[in-house]
Amino acid sequence: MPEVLTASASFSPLYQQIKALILASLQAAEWLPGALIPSEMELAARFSVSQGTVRKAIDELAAQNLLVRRQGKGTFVATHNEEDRQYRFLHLVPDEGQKFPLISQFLACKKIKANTTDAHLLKLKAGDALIKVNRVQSFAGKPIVFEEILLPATRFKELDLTMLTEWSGPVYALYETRFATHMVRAEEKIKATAIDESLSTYLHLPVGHPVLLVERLAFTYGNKPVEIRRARYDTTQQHYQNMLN
Amino acid sequence: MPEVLTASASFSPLYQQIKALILASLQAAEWLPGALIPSEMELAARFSVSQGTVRKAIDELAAQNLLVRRQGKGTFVATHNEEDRQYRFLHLVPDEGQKFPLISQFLACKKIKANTTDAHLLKLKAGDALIKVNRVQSFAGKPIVFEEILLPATRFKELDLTMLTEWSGPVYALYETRFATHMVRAEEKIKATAIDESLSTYLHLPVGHPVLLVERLAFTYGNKPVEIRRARYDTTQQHYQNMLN
DNA sequence: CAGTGGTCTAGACCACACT
DNA sequence: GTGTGGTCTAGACCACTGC
Repeated sequence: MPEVLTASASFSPLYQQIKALILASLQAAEWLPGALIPSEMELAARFSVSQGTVRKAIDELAAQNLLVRRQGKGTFVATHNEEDRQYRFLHLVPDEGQKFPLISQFLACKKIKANTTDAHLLKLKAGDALIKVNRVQSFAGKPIVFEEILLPATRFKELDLTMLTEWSGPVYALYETRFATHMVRAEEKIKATAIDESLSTYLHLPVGHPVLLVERLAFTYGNKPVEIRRARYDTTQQHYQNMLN
Repeated sequence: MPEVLTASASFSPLYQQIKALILASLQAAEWLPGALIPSEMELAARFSVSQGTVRKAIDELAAQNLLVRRQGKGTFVATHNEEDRQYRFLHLVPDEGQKFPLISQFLACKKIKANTTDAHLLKLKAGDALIKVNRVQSFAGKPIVFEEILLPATRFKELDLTMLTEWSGPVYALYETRFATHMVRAEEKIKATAIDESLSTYLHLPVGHPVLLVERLAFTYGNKPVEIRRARYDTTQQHYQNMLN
């Protein structure tokens, strides 16, 4: 019987408690994204449970994409700094042909004050400082996506246009390496809207043309919301893809 | 060592083989949707493996929503004939307030011939007979969704407007009870489009108004595509919701 | 080779549902 | 109480990785 645990915890399966402990270590940045965590045997010893119990805890964390298991190597903290994980949150695919890489162009990065809606989404107070980033993503010269990104200024203080421009790779990888913030999950709300005048210029589409409005709220560890992203997708030759299970 | 299995199967983990066997029983309709399957102990005996191995197989099938475990009761075949599973594939939610029930009105149900696109999606030949169903779904008198549903006529032969009208409940539940066809998963492609004249009447929106076009391809057991659904969602006061993990 | 995760087993006990 | 799935353990062996 593992004393350390039974002492403090109210009843729940042992592996759930282990899961919570590992989660706490992730949240406390004890192991950074991409890093190797201790082996199942070591964790079992540390928590005074059997390997099978640790295994079940890790299984669930791996199923939630928080950990990645690699046979023969070990278990690693999930990261957005890897090939296969790059487009985990981007569901836009071309109607015909392969999934292509989009070229990013950052347009602006300013400090603004949060309105009530955005403050509420990010669990801040209205008027709190935010950083607003605008970018366009294109393929073969044709702009496809226009995005507005909103971030709490406290966490992303040093972010500026230079840093964004010099970064090659996904924005979520930048958040990880420069702001110790790993995105765990996101919620998206999708609508069809008509494009307005200012967006018309960016996306090279006539005013009133239908575009997909994708509002995303992204969360780090502990269900903490840290990014709002409002994007317009030109779905003339591509579409938003979703798998239902 | 389980002889029955090692004899025929090429190498793969035992629990994967068990999984395949259970899947085969599902596909062969040995156990119908909603039915209780044999207990883990019985299956373990039947396949000459340990309970733990059957358990792991069932775990994965439950994770894919093919089976449902109920502690103290047993394991059941997943079905669309149940409260919590009703809206498994409908991601439309109101911007404000609770998820509300939509009222279905079926407009038509005719036999047509498949064009090349639809034939290809359903893995049929161009010209093969399809059944085309049209319906509108409304809330508080306001039409929200217009759908066109395409089904292979062979599998859904007896389907007609009367059957649809008299059925209360999800269409996928009708497929199960009347056509022994359980929908396992689906793929959706989403675009923003302008509404045309005919749809304008159904959705009570001006011509050219942006709507969400949702094209769904739904599959039964064995990855067999059996339904195409092309829907238009009025996203003025509701949105398509998606969770990214 | 040693160390990692992956599979499989057997047995004990717990939590829950029905009767 | 009996039977179901759910948890936990301990130990054996396999498959993969890298030294």
